[in-house]
Amino acid sequence: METETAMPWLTDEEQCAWRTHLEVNRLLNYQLEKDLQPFGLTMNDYEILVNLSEAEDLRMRMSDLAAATLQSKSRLSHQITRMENAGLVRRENCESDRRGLYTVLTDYGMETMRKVAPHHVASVRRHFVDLVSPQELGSLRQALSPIAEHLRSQRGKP
Amino acid sequence: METETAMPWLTDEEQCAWRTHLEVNRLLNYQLEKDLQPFGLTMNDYEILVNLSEAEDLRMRMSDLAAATLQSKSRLSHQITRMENAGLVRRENCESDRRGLYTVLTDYGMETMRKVAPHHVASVRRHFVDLVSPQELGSLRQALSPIAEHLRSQRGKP
DNA sequence: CCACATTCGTTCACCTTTCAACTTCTTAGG
DNA sequence: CCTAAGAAGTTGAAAGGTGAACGAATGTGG
Repeated sequence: METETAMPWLTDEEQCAWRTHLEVNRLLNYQLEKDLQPFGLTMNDYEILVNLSEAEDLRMRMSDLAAATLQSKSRLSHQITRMENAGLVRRENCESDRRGLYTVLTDYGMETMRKVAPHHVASVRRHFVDLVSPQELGSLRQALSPIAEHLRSQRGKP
Repeated sequence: METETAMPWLTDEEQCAWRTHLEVNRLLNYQLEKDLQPFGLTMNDYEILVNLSEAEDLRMRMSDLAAATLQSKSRLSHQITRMENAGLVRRENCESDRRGLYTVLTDYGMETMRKVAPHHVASVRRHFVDLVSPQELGSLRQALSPIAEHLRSQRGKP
């Protein structure tokens, strides 16, 4: 059925790599999400907690957080509202720019983070990191890095 | 801030590989989705078209399609309704099992597929395949395969 | 200074996904 | 047979995501 007419098509090798990549992504998201569920968090929640916990003063501007987590401002706004209702974060006004807001990690958010992180990391190990050798993990990173870089530079173009 | 207490944590190498993987996924989905947009298709649409176009008689049972695309039956049902309204597929009764339905690729769906596929493939090349050497692509597949296998086997457990 | 464009974050309307309930049909056990 | 268990798909309500429009604040060039 497949013909080797020209550039546009993928070789079997390429197609296999590509489909595997797609599949791993989807299944991995599914699994990590599931492992986080008992703690009442989504990956999205978790990622925001990570970002805040690593940020200076445990706070970040909305825009920066949106950029860091690659979401639209709108989506982040909803997300933060939910997390605020859950008590994980709180909004705080920014004095230097009165349009701006900080999202601040609450004590409860921090505590949650500390409690959940080990489980999440274990999950990442179980379903990803520990399934490949350190060399393979190195190759993986090496292969993906230029792609990441390319995609970052593509962000928000035509 | 990081301490090297025990197993649970990730080394810098591991963390870097992991975060890169996450980032590539997200940006790649974003980019491919965007490249498909001018044709009025989502990745989800496209994947269903691919599955159907590769299937015997250009048709698949709902359940099989749901399994193949890793979505819930409910989600697929809504999805197919939308695609049916767009004229890309049609539902057809299954004679051997009167509970069952086939999703069938329409002529218009096939035509759309033929028109769009080259662009999508080009997009995959531009943002993924062509950014790494064949060797690296090989390593990538090799690293991801065991993970895919593991995740497949984990599907729908506790 | 003062318009004007821009940035920040929210909101609204609309679309997609999820989850549980439900109908219909099939299959297996007694 | 007949009933109970289960599978195939759909449905509807609630939750989550998207994109455009908006108000408020800031920055900028004349």
